[in-house]
Amino acid sequence: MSLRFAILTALSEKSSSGIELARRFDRSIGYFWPASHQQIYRELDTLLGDGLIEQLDDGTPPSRGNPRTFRVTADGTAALRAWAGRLEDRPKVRDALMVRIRAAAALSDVDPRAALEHRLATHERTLEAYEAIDARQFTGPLNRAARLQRQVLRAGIASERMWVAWCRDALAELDRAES
Amino acid sequence: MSLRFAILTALSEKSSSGIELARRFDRSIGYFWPASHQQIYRELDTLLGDGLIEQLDDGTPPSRGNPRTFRVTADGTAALRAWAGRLEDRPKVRDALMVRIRAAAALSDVDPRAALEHRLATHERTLEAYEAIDARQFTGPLNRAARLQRQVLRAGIASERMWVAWCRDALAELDRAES
DNA sequence: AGCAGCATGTAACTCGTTACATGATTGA
DNA sequence: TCAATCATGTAACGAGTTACATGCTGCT
Repeated sequence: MSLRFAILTALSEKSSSGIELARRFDRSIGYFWPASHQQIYRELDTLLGDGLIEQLDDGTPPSRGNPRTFRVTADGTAALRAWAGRLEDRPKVRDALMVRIRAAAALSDVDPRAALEHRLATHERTLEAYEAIDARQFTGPLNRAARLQRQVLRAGIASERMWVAWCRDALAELDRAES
Repeated sequence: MSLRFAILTALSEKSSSGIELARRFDRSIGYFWPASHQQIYRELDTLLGDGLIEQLDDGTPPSRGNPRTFRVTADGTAALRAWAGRLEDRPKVRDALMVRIRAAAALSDVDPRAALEHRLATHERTLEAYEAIDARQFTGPLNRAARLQRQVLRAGIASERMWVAWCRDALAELDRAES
């Protein structure tokens, strides 16, 4: 249900074609709402059907250098505005690593170290990437929109930092326990 | 794919009936792998079919005071052990609040404050609950299993703390921007 | 001429959610 | 005895994933 609004948000920032959207999802919105191009095309169709977006139509069929471009309609903006103000439950956490550690607790011959190290490495990489974006995109005085976008990025950074710290802590705890 | 192993883990800790499992998921494993009773019953059937669990059968049909009880088989333990050691990708984040904030960045008349305050309140509540569990369940010297379980709980605590801090930070930033 | 990759999809599947059903049993 | 709730499900739906298909176009 949020994918449509993620797309409306992305299109509000800039009218785009399907692939452009898919690529922008990979780079920015997708950090907290990932979506494949298949999903995006499907949702674009239903958004068109609902009149929340429209096609900048030049009559010619879409092709390589001439992709379909979509723009948010007034209805679309209204729908996004209404949705953005609503309250929702927090997203549910589903983390298989925690299940694995519980499994290791139940099965004395399972060692979760490799899983932890693997996870630690991914968080370190992601943290670095986020910090690079932060340093590159948010320098100097920021307007309201940039400050809000930055706040979202800061959630990602805080989350990655916390996971890096937790993974290290858990590994240290395992080492301590062994000796 | 992880639900089956979450169930195997729970049953490894203690053989149980369907509802008992559902309740234990609500209290502990469900914090990082939630599951409804419908899901659990469905998965129990397929686990039975795969021979990874078995029914402690007393012949009588299941009823109020006499529920079906399930136990992990040797195959089930082996499957869990094999799965627990595998490496996996990190779980994908999908957080509509971040989409809402991006929407607020794109639409100048959307105020994300209420959504942030609501979210902050839920994280404060959850943090309190986790800390209470930590204080109650993990006192004194701990064996390996308890230490691992505690580490999982500490991930939850660290995560809630980080969200509480981030929500407060974001709200403060909004206040600062206004004046 | 041929291949990489652009742009757009379709189809099938998995997993989770929502809503409802049913018989048994305990407690007021 | 009547409501609550225990214990176990079924059915339909929704969202996301995986795998594959197709036509076009610029590059070599």
